[in-house]
Amino acid sequence: MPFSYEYPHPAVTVDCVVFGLDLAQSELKILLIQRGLDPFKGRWALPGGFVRIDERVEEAAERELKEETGLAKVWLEQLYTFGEPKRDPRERVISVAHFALVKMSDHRVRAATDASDAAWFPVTGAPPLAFDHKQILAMALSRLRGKLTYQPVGFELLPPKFTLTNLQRLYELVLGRALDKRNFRKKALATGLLVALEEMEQGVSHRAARLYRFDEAEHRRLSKSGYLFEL
Amino acid sequence: MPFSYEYPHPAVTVDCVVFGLDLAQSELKILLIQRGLDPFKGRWALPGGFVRIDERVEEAAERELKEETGLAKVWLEQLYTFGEPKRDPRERVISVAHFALVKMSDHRVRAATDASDAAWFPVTGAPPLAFDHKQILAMALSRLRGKLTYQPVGFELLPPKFTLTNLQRLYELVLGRALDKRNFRKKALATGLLVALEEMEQGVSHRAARLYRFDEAEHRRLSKSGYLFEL
DNA sequence: CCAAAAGTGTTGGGACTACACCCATGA
DNA sequence: TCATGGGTGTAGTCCCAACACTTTTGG
Repeated sequence: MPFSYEYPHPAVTVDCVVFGLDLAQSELKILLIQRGLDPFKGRWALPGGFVRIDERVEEAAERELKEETGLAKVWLEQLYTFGEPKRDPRERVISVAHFALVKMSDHRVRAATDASDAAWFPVTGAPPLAFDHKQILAMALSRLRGKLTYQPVGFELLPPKFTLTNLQRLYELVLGRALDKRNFRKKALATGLLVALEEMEQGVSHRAARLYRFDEAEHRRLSKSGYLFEL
Repeated sequence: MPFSYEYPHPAVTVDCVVFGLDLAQSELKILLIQRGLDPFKGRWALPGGFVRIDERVEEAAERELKEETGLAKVWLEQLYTFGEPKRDPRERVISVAHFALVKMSDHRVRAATDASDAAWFPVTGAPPLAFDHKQILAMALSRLRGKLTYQPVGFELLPPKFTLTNLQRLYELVLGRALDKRNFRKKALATGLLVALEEMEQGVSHRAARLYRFDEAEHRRLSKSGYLFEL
């Protein structure tokens, strides 16, 4: 392995596919920002930017998310690294894509008020994207689908208190097919990761549903003793 | 997103975790190279090197594998990107790790004769590794484990013609536990991806086993109509 | 009392696990 | 003839899918 100063270095960026769940509209959404500069000026794109020279990659993703969308402390994971030589017309840019899951209930105000250059779009029905971001989105979506069934990540998208129907709707939206209500409830409760609260859903014009929360502590406990989540 | 020339760029490398199956010794192995230069001179490390400025990342991985170990046309997939700021003492280096599966039967000579600076080691019982390669290896192994059961990648490690016992041994080695012979055979044959050959195993001092091959074409056909492999 | 969603059990079939003996071959 | 691994079937259990009606609430 030769010493590297001999070679020109590519730029390294991070991009984030940020998923949010809109229960009111029964839609899975992604957060996009509108580019103010060329290339692709005016186009919508995934939030992201350059990795600083002394910054961890994950850190860069978190920082860019904060700077461009106001989001902080969201669930974030590395997705894949995209490095086609011509993906950015300016210079060689290698981008480490991440995907993030946010509770839209917590962050609704931010993204809605600052709508001039950051906005939520339905996953199906997003505008044309800059660079190879369409491809990145596609991979993020397929990863989310895969992940949902064998890891309890869906809760990152739900509000802290949710109904079983909310949970089911989430799974249906992401997986893209209808699920049987009774079977779904049985399986969900059988995970032992849901805690029934005293509280009931408010302000609906029909029978109110029980609220549940995700049992974070129990999940950590079970993870250590190597069990398998599945839904 | 500011224009990038403002910022210093990190170096970008690829590293490859190359797995091989040694049926003779019933061991899963990885291919390591011995470093000729500092840092970590004399230490064993994953094959890898710098991504050239106009080269695709996958290409770089393939090229380095070829240059350092003589391997070509192996199954290769991106694993994860490692970018801790201090992982290389010289400068900031971000490494896109890959993992590769090779049929040791095809490549046995290469790695064995050129043993001065490339050699196979048992996965458990490898020497201390340079950089953060231990961590990369750990992730590759866990990915391989996960992948094996729901994608037919194991065949990339087996010779073109293999016995069911070979296949079972592979699964046992990777998963780290014994499997029931009758159940394993039933499931393996039920996938419909194995073709029984006329040929029998040769040169064993007991009843000769039937040889099978993996049905590549059938697998492609089934993949398109969205089925799920599982073993 | 009507509309809307919440909530709840059973049954049949398919898949998985556990398990032990005979067979073919070469030395 | 012996040692070594190859090869085979069944029974019990568990899990999953399919399926429809009653309850609660607000309007």
